Amino acid sequence: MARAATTTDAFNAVAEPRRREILDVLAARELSVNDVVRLLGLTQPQASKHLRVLREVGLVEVRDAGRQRLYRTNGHALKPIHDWVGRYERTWSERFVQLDVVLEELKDKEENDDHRHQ
Amino acid sequence: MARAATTTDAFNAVAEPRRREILDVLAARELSVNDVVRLLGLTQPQASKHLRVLREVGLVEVRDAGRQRLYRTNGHALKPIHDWVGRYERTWSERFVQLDVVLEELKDKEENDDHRHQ
DNA sequence: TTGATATATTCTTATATCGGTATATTTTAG
DNA sequence: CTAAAATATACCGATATAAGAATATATCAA
Repeated sequence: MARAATTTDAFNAVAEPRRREILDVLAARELSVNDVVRLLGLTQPQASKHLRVLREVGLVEVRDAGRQRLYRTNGHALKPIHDWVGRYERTWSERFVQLDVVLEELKDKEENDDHRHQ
Repeated sequence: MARAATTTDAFNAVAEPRRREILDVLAARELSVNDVVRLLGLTQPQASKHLRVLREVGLVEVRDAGRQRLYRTNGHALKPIHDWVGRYERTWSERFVQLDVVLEELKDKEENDDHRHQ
């Protein structure tokens, strides 16, 4: 069996660098397919196909405007990725190191208080 | 041309659900290959091969222990993903909405202060 | 040394994927 | 109505992939 279909989840959809680029330019503002083509130097079918994948996993939304189709990023669909990766944030984030220090201090303080009350 | 090699970056490595599972069990504690096999119901070669991919992008680290090899997650390698996805956090996070409110209030307050001082 | 245990690698096979080219579909303009 | 513009789709070829089975490698135990 080969890799799972990219059309099934956001993790696979954003594994492709071009699709991340597309999301980035569409995050700033709504763009037509040809705008994306020009901005990123893609061929038109390339853009349409990547946009289709992104649409199928909910990462972009479309709006018809005459003979154009205007796409925009739906960042909300990235939340599952953020949530999963966020569980590992402790590993690198200085904030969590600070938090650990504070929690440790609080714990020590409580222990001292308990001791005094005995 | 086909998809870029999974061995080249973290985005592709975690696109595979099994590999995310492996990272999750290895995040709690160091495990041997066979521990992973048993915990996740994989075949042994499956585990070894996924672990190799994860190792090549720096998502896990290994330590020799006799005839076992003990793996553990290196969450730090997920930071690029967190950083990229984090740019979209504003889209869904209530925290940012609150932050915007606070910043707006501060701004108003400063303007009033300036006005008083003139 | 020999056998058993733990892990890694090789080879095969089926399939998904991506880019490219050509074409279909829809909508607007003249 | 016809042509052009904008987009989507179909088809093809090349390749990366993932699973499975068999095998290689390394280490420990008797």
